[in-house]
Amino acid sequence: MREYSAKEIETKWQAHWEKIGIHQTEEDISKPKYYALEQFPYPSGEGLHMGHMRVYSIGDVVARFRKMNGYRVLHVMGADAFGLPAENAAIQRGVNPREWTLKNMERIRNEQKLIGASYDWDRYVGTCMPDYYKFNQWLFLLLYERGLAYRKKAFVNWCPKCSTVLANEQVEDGKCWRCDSEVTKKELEQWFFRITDYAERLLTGLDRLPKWPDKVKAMQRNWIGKSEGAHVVFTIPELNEEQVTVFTTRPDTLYGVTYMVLAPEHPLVPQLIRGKEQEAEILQFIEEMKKQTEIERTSTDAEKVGYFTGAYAKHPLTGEKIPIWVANYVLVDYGTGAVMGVPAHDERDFQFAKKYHLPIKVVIQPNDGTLEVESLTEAFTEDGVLVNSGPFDGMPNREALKAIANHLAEKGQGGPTVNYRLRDWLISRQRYWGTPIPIIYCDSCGVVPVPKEDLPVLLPEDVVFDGKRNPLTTSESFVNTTCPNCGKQARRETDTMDTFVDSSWYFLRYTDAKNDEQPFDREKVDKWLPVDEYIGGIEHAVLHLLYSRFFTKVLYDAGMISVDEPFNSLLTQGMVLKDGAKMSKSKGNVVSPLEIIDKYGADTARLFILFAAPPDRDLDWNDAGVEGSYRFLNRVWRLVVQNEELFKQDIPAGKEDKHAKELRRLLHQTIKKVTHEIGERNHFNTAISSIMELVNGLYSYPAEADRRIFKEALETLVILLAPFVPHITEELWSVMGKEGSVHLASWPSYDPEALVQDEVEIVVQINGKVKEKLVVPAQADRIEIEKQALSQEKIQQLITGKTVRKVIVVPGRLVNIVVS
RNA sequence: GCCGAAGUGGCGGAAUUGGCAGACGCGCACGACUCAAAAUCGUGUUCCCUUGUGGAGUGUGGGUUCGACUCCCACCUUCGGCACCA
Repeated sequence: MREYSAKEIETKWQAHWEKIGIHQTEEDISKPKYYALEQFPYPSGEGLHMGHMRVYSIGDVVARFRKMNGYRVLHVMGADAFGLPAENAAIQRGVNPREWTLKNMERIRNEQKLIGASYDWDRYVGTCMPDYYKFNQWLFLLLYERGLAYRKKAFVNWCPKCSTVLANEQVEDGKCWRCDSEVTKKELEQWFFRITDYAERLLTGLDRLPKWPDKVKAMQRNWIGKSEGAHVVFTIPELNEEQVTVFTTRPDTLYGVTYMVLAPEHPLVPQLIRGKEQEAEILQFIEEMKKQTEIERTSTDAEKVGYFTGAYAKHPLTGEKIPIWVANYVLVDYGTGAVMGVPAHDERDFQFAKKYHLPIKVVIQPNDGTLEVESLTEAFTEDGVLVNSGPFDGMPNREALKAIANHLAEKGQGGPTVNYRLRDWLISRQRYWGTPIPIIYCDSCGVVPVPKEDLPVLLPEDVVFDGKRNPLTTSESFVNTTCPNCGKQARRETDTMDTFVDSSWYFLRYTDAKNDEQPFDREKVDKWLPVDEYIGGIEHAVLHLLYSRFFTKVLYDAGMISVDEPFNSLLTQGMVLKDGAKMSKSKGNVVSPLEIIDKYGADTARLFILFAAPPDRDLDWNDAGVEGSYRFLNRVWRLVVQNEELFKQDIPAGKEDKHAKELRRLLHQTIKKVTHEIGERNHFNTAISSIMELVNGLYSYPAEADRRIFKEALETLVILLAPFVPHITEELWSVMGKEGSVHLASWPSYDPEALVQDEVEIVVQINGKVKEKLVVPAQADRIEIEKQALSQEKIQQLITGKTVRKVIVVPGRLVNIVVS
């Protein structure tokens, strides 16, 4: 008998599939569409790792399953090819970033092919290619035209190690997301995308995504950070009635304000302290604050430090003199960078007021008691009724929230407002290996966008990588240009775009990957969007997934696409662990997919990964488990090969005996289960386990029983397994003498009739404990079942001398006899 | 502190609508085959005990119900995210 030789089979079929173009995208629009997408990889120098193997295995099952179910499927791959490592390799080893990247792309593509996934490689997209980044620039200009790309001077996150700025989303815990260095603040003039314009839509859009994990939606909601409240305008008499606006979520406590605090970076601070005795002290404090890292500055247990500026504001409603302070706990980039201090009703303000002996004024009384300022040990932040609040006295505070905000609006002193934590997306990067921002600076005309017909602005080759400056600034041929407006000498913008721009629309490009005129054709993109299943890591919950949603909404507004949410369903796959820890070089617990493929074949690797855990859970790599998967495939192999003779003949319909009937039932049960688990639940592990049960059933099927159903079951088995293990099933398909590819076979449907049983086992419980089992005809009614259950000898013994209070009968399942 | 997810055998995990807890796989034990081993095939495998018509059991404690891994209340633990956010 022929042995199962994974390597031989896999090589053979991969070559064959490529030759016949089996994975080319089907454009037949009479079929329903299905867009299965896995996050494309960054082509690092490391090649493929187990995490990649896992996403691609999942995505391939989804794509193949849909194709066999009659969908036209878009399943594609690309490379997220711009990024820092290429440039660092240039600095450290003097290699050309483009060549380095292209080599890695080639390598990872070859490794991806070994997995046997059904990608249409004709639509491959590499973001570092001019024909792709040209449209990054095109889209930048689109955003610019729409007022969504702008330049401003701001305190931005600076990573000293990467020597570039970072977006807020790319700072995790005060550290650079890529290199873990502590991020500092720098005041620079940079390009931003106005994602805050879309804050509300990005938030409400989440409600229309029922097939996204709650976790991811919660993280995005959290990040957007909507909070409803009011602006309150205070005036400063000594500064010629200059206004300071504060943001508060508690306008109901406005009468309890006893001081005001500005962030150290607040633009009014220098004017407020000018000439005051504390000026020098406060200036020094501000300098200290600027030097602090994000972590030091924002950690919860940092001591609250503040200074009185010597200046006063005027309360908008009472006209009281409110002392103005400067303190570290107020952040310049949240709200208005200024807060009102209500120590009686805010925990932070309370602590600050205690420390600096500021007055405390109670303006809300609890419904069930009275607060005395003298005995207050903490702020009262619950609901209650207003006191000491002029015309609002006696009003429940919930009502007062609105009433006072509206009152402010009427007086022109502020009013209701909504604040978001989300900041605009800083996209400038002071690095070479990215998309050049298509902007020219002209002394006469100012900021001039590069005309679309002049795109792409190509990355120059004559640059110096010394790790000291942005390499683009060293290219004379790049920097020096002429103004598209007036033709005079001008300079190019030397910053490149954040690589997250590249990945914010690549899924649209796949639908029309070779379009030279525009990013994509509307008709083509509408044929495929939205992505039906998007599979990737949770690490992009806020970054890539938020940016992509933003881009999609902008393009929708621009009339370029018909959907405003890109990903209908999101599957976040868990990590691949080894011995309970993330695989890493430093821990020495890395298992390479290539080693496993080499030893057992891609089919075994895929099967193990899909079987060991549901896709959204972490997966602990287990060598013995891999052996088990390999063993299973061998079992399947032998089952078919040993019965090869069956397929060389027509088997006459025999009489269907008990075994045959049982096998038919098992087969159809398996079809039903596998179809449901893949199609409705993405639970590949349970789909596989039910296929294993079918195989066990086939092994115990008696040799003398009906061969016809046995043969049918073998054929169906191979089809059911095809999405998981494409190579071995294709080989077995040909062993069975089938024409064409198993991957073009139709997915089987189950016959409900076959599932019907003549007899069913019923559990008999007494007070909920199983005491006996009995077999009854499937169509037996309640009365019949109850009668039978009660007549069982064992049951009779157990209920003798007791009172039967009640008998519950669930046909097809159980009888519960309640006795006392 | 706020938000989210998860706690089930020695291990990975299953139980779709409230109805036999532990499917399937790993590991382990025993048996068959073999001179022997590997491979393969078969049997068993939640725990406890006084070993049987026995008891307990899905993080803990309560509750609803004839019946709870599943629903409700209160907690504990672990993981993830956010956090001096006004």
